[in-house]
This record gives sequence, C-alpha cells and structure tokens, in this order.
Amino acid sequence: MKEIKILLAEDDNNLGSLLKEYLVIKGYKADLYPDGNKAYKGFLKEHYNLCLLDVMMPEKDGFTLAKEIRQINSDIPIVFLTAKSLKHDVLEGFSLGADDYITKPFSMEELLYRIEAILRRTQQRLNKPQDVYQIGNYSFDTQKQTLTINSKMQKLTTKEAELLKLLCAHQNKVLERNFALRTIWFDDNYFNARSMDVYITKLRKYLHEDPSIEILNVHGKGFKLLY
Amino acid sequence: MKEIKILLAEDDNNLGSLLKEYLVIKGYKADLYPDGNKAYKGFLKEHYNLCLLDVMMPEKDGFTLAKEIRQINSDIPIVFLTAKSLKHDVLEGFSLGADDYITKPFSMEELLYRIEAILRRTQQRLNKPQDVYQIGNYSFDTQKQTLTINSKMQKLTTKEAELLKLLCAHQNKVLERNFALRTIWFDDNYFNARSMDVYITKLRKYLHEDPSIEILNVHGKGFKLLY
DNA sequence: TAAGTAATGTTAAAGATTGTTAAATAATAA
DNA sequence: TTATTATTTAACAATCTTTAACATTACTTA
Repeated sequence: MKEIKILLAEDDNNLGSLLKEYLVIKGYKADLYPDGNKAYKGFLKEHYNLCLLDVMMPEKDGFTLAKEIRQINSDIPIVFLTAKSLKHDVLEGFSLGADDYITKPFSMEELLYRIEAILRRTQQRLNKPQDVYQIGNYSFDTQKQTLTINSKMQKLTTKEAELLKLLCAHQNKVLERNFALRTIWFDDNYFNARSMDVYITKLRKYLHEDPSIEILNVHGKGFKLLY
Repeated sequence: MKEIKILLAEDDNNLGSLLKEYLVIKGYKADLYPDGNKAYKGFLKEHYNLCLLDVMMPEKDGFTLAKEIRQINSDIPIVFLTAKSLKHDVLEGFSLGADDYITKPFSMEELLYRIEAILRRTQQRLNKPQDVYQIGNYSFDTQKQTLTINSKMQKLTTKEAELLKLLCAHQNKVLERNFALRTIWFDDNYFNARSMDVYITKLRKYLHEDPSIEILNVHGKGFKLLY
C-alpha cells in the first residue's frame, strides 16, 4: 500500500497541528503550511495526493491557492475548510473544482470519512479493483474473466463473465431476466433472451464440479445463484 | 453528452418534488421514489448514474437501500440526505461507501455543486497521462517510445506506442475500439480496425515476458490492459 | 386431470468478431 | 535513387455470440 500524502494549509496553528496529528495517526503523511504562499511552494516540491485548504488565510487565501494548484494539477482532490458557511463562498469553492467543502466546526471523524470517500474515488482506479467472488469452491475473477477451482483455470468469454457477475451480485436473490438483459444486452427482446438461456446452460456446466452450487430458474422471473 | 440519470429516494413528497424539479431544470433526468422498496425496484429497472437517498424512509431506510444497491453496483456514486446530523449516522453512511452526506436543511445550489463535484470525479476516470508507465516488470517510456524489461530495451513504432499509451491510460478499464480508432487513426473504418488488431498482437508479443500482464479482449467493446 | 400454451434446457450450426501471419504498400532514411 | 522500416491489407484460423431446432419442464385452463 502506497503512502498517501496530504497537503494541509491552515493558518490557525492550533487547529492545523491537531488536524495534522490526527491524519498522521490515521496513517496518512501530512505536511502543515501556515499560509497560502508556503503551501504553494510545498506543493511544487512534493507530490501530494490530496489538498486540505483553509479558505481564510494570510498572504494567499485558499481559493487563490486552489486556482494555482489546479493550473499545475487539474486532477488532485481539493477539500476546503472554512469557518463561515456563506452560500456564495461554498459555491465559489466548488466552482474552482473542489471535491468537498467542510464548514467549521466539524468533527475529525467526519473529515476523515470525507477524505476517505474522495480518495476511494480517485485512488481506486489506480490500484486494480480486484473483484473476486468466491462461489463455493470456485474463485471467479471478474477482471480477468476467469473461473478457478483446484488450480484448474477456465477462461470465460465476456458475456459469460458479465452474466455470472450479475448472478453473483444477486446471490441467493432472483436476478430478473429483463434486468439482466437490459444490463448486458441492452435490449430484452426474444432472441437476446434465448441467447441468455444458452449462457445459463454454459455457466451451469462450468460450475458443475461443486455440487453445492446451483443456478435455479424462477419461472417467469429469472435466475437465482445458490450455494 | 450523454444524459445523466439520478435516482432520488425521498419520502417527503414536498421536498422530493422540489428536488426533482430543480435537478430536471439543471439538465439531469431524475426519478423520484417515495420509499426504499420502490426505489430499489426502480434501480433494478433503470440505469442510473447517481443515487440521492434520504436516510429516514418508510419500508426501507436509506442505509439498507444503499447496501442493496452496492451489491449490484459497487461503483455508483451515492449521496445521503438526512435531517439529523448525528455523528454516528454520518459515519455509518460513509462506511457504506457514501460519496457525500448532506444534512437538511441545505441549499439546492450546494446540493447541485456537490453532485457535480462527484460526477466530475466519476465520469472522467482516466489515469492521468504519464511520461513513463510501469507495466508489471516493464517500463514504458512514452516519449522515447521504448519498452524495457531487465535492461532489455525494445523500440516501439509510433502506432505501437500510441496504442500502448492509450491502453495504459485506461488500465483495468475497457479501451473502446472506436475511441482508440478515432484517437489514433482518426477514422474507425473496418480496415483501421483490422490494423489495430494486428498491433494488439504485436503488443502482446512484446509484453510476453511478464505473464501477469494481459491485454484482454472484451468482445464487441474493446481491449483491457490488466496487470 | 389432461391438453394446450408458454417458458426454459440443450445442442448444433450460422454468423460475427478477433487472432495471427505474411505479403503488399507506404513512408522514411541512407 | 535504393534500402530499410512502418503500416496496411489480405488471407485464413480461432473464438465468441446469436440463431435455429427440438426437447423438456412449468404453468394455465377447460
């Protein structure tokens, strides 16, 4: 797991230190800068993953700083901290491409959760989103489109994998025909429905080695993956 | 620009209608559901880009609904609306993978900006372009058009490098055929498509030394670089 | 209950897309 | 210009998806 570095720009040293300490405890690397200019210089030197900017700061306010940061990195998540919850202010922040906007006073925990929510969105694509389902004794890798049991690996075609993925997402619940058809085939006409039946047969064959697994048909409704 | 569809689950019909109307004015398509069950059914039928869920709802509350939605689509942005700003509540929301959390009363404009901030993140999800990509054990220099492994350096032709670069920018995601063709060949006709297939074969050969790397074909859609 | 109808199961063939190699053409360097 | 390299086109193989055909099962209705 790569370390995540947060740029923290806050002129109130009490709050700033507190925040930094809290973030460090939570496993982030955080650098505190007391004003916008110093923060900007720091931004140029280091490689940060997220910016936490106070709006009201001496020398250079948070909005100006955000603009400058955006010039260099149009992609980095920016979160504003502010005492006043003036509507106009909030809107200006977002129009600069803020990812979130938190008005003081706020709880540390909430801040942390908001940071994590944003990082989840921005980081997740960089790491591989290893979606792997365990289906009985099988292991189904949705990214690689493979189904493995006892080190025997079966490659799945795209359609096979898409359908199995939907079944997994609905495990023990009915996957409705029309929903699956519209999701995978984008049209729930008769022929696509028959095509889907063919794929159900194929999946049943693949999953044959673990007898506790079953793709049950719910007449007129759809299919249910049980195990 | 594709239409963006928002699922709105809110039992207070006054607020719900107001929200829906506002979102529609702002150019979104929005469907209002008066409780969690109806919202879930709607979610199964339609394809939404974002969910706006009231926490307190009859039949099925927002948290439960979010869990069910996440089962089916682990990726869709979810925003909670709530009257109470109880800390415990907020944290629960985020732990379910909420992308934002707004306590009533809120201004319509702020809501809109928050929605836009989230969509900005989720819609454009390409990795930022880099000069040098690490692909498994390979190092791919886009400027020099070289692919290096164990100090063995392979020169790439322009087309090879362009295609590999696009694949890298989309790593773990599908690089759509037509997009790649229009980007690199400026025309997605049949012959260019065949030419691209030839290049895919070449790239696969170059990347053969690290077996964890794979250029997966997603039938009818495009290619996905996995490692 | 029995017959009729609709839905699903299964297999194989047809049709479409992709994989691969080599030859032909185009572009570039010597 | 020729030699070399890059790209496209052609040809054929392999794979994936859809369609067709027929079998079976589930439901409906008389």
